[in-house]
Amino acid sequence: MQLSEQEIVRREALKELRKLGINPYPPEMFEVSAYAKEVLEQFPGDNTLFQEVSMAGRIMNRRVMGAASFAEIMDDTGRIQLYFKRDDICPGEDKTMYNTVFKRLLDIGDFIGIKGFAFITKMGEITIHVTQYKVLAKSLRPLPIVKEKDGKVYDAFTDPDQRYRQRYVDLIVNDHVKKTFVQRAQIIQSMRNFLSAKGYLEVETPILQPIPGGAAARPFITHHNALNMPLYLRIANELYLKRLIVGGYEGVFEFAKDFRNEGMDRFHNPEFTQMEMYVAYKDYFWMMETTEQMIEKIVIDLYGTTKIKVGENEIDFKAPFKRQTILGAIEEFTGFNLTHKSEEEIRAVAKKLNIETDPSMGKGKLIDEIFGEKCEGNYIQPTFIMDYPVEMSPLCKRHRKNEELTERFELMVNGKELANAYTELNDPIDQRARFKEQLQLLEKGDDEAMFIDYDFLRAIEYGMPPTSGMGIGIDRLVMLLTNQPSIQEVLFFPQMKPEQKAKPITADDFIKIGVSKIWAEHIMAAGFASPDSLKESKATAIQQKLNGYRKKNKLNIPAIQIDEIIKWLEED
RNA sequence: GAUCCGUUAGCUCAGCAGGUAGAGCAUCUGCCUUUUAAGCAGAGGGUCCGGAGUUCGAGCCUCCGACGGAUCACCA
Repeated sequence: MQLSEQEIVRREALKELRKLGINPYPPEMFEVSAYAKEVLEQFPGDNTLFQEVSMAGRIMNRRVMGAASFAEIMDDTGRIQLYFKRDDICPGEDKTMYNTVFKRLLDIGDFIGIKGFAFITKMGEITIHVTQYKVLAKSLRPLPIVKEKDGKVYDAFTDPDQRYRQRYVDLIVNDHVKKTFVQRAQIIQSMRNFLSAKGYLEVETPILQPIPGGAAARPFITHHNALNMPLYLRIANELYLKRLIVGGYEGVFEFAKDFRNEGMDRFHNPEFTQMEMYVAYKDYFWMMETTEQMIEKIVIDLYGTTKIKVGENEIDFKAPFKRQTILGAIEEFTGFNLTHKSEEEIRAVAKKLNIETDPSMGKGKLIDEIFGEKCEGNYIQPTFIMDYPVEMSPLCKRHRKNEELTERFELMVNGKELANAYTELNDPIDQRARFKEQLQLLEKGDDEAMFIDYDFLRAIEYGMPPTSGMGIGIDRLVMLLTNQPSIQEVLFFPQMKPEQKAKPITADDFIKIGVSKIWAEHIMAAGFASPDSLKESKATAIQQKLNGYRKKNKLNIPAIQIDEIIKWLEED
């Protein structure tokens, strides 16, 4: 392993600590009696507090001034300044613990435990005067040094790639990142409390599913060896939760990790979290009220107000939210009324609006496209869009007043879909027919259409009470409520391309696939950057390129024959 | 997948008509007992993303590739 100078210095310090009889990674626990935040909050009010404290944390800053030093340690609650004075740390003749260990062998990034008392410096900063300290863990890599003065941050650690790949470093040096994830936990906690208080049961359902149902999305597929069958990572848990409603629970919910094998961008990660809930004897009007109350409560729990700033916009989550039908929305923003229109008529409208269509799109998908293109972005304040066409909602009950529509709503906030809910379809005959329609879409080429889950049909044939269900994207909710521009900022470990050290490709790599030595030396210069790029080319094209290169550079080697190239391409 | 932009010291970044690399912080050495982006004096540290080409000479120009970002496309 290639070590930088600073890493070598730290490893040397580690050895020296051991030589001095100090274990840089001691096994025993270190008793902590106070945290940075408590001291900073309480000491100014009562100077008798914290006169014998024991604290632990990571050294984040050091200012050595000869026989005295200031340092900052960071614990889970924040940072606090420490004051080290040589003759207090080392009352006797032996000054090693200060001169050698503290000043030379400890570094920014190391964990220490300290004992001491709180006081306030001449500069007015609350500080712990250290009387004893102990090395708890030595750090072997230098941290990025982020400094701050008057609210201005210097040398901030901001490169997204590094931050996501090494989130631990991001969390160490970027306080606001740590805070975002605390808020994420608070949001989930608040939601859980809301649902539990209503008496609904928090449940867990399979992530590995034989049939990936409950949503329209491409699944990840895997294989179970013992059963010798494919299994899918769930794209939704809806069909399982409804089985539980059939089973007799009145209300169930699950914070579920779902997996969708689709594109990645700042709104999509292959795995993401949704909360889905189902409650018996309710309809989607009730669910709208419940949803707006739940979100209003979460926002108040988090901020103490319903109004928050998201990007440029101020959003008010005060219930009730506005309501609008999807066809009404389309009419409002495009002027076209699609009520009772046929697939062909809608396709024609889409064309007029310059929306790309393809033959695999059914009526529902077309309407969805038009809405997504022309309307969705306009809904900044929380708005329920309701009454979707039946074709795009195969699990949703038909509208009580219009057979072509369903009792469905989506909640739009800040121009994005946040939640999705139905009066659930509990008519088993209709459900079977709707699955069949999906099958036809599948055959038409829509690779997101749903599979038929016969066991689910069997379940609701036993009878499912009228039920309303709702799913809400937790990651998107957290993005919204913490004002983060990308999903990667609210996931600790967003999916990334594997980190690979770009191993330089050399002539040897070509020799390995059978290229003769004389040609291996020239093949990269001739335009083939890697064995892979060679293998993707046609033998004749390779021959032309190589011989062209030979001629141009007047190489004193025989012209390459096509047979030899064919042999390279066959090698594995 | 497309287009544009980027990749230089541990971190943040500079660099020029193409002439063998700089700053601040961090690190190391010395000084300094209440400092705070501590200070002062000195030192070390780089396959300038990889490869090829043009050139007497490339961090800089050209081509190929890797990785990343932004925008768009795809996407409940």
